[in-house]
Amino acid sequence: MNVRFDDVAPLSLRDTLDCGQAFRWTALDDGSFSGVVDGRLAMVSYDGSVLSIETSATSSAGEKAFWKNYFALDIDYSALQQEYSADPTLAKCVRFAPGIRVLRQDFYETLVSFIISQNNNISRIKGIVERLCENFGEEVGTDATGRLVHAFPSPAKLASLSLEDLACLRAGYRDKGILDAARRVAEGRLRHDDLSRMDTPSARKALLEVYGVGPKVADCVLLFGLGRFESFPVDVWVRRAMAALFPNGLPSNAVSTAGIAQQYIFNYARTSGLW
DNA sequence: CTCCAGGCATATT
DNA sequence: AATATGCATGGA
Repeated sequence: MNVRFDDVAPLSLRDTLDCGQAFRWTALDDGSFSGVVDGRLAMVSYDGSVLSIETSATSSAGEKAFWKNYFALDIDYSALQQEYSADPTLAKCVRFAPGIRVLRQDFYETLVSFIISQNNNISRIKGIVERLCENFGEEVGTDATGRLVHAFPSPAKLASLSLEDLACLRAGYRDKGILDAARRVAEGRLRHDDLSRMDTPSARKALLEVYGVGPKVADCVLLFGLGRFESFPVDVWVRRAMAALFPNGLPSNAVSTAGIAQQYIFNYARTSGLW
């Protein structure tokens, strides 16, 4: 079925889907993106105003609500950008990636993906995640190029595997973390519902118990997988960007209270050669 | 060849 | 509490 949102702005699919917050989207030649989200195969295109999503989901009213939530279309990014632009450096960040948005992604997929991201680069992270899905995820259909596509494997499936089973991922030492995260989720020892009810420091503490999850990964999961925009702590990569961007310290108005500002800062810093 | 990638666990001080 | 080191893999 097709889901359509009118008058969506600002938005850049490339900055949003290919900036390192999600790892299952691939750009097509015409600027649209093909990806798998929560067991759906999706093709997304955007013409500067209309956001159109062709999804393999077999209809239902919930589908539109799902994508509205995924792209955080309830958040007024235009207003956020105005707010951030009051600070001259953040204004540069906004200008650098004016169409970036923070996606609301599945908690468990985000957790496993960012465990894989440890001391790793985006292209290889994508490769490992792809092999993870190909080998252990359910088939969800064929994409635009006719390739068979798989969903992200369930916690139960991954929890049933051994480290030897994961060797095909070529994930290196991150395999132990993948298994620990899957087992905790599968056994109900790490539940999205529980984390949602906790305040951010408590949720963060719970995430840090997972093997392979440190401050950086925990913060990424809080932001991308648990929607903790508000009291999101300044994490490792932002501190690094900060040192370059804000030698005299953090401007008081934005970053400590909004994850999106961190995305702006990161993308600005990453691609402008500041660090 | 070396260096490093959106770090973390562990050992050492 | 703070700092140092090894780590799997692959691209630059």
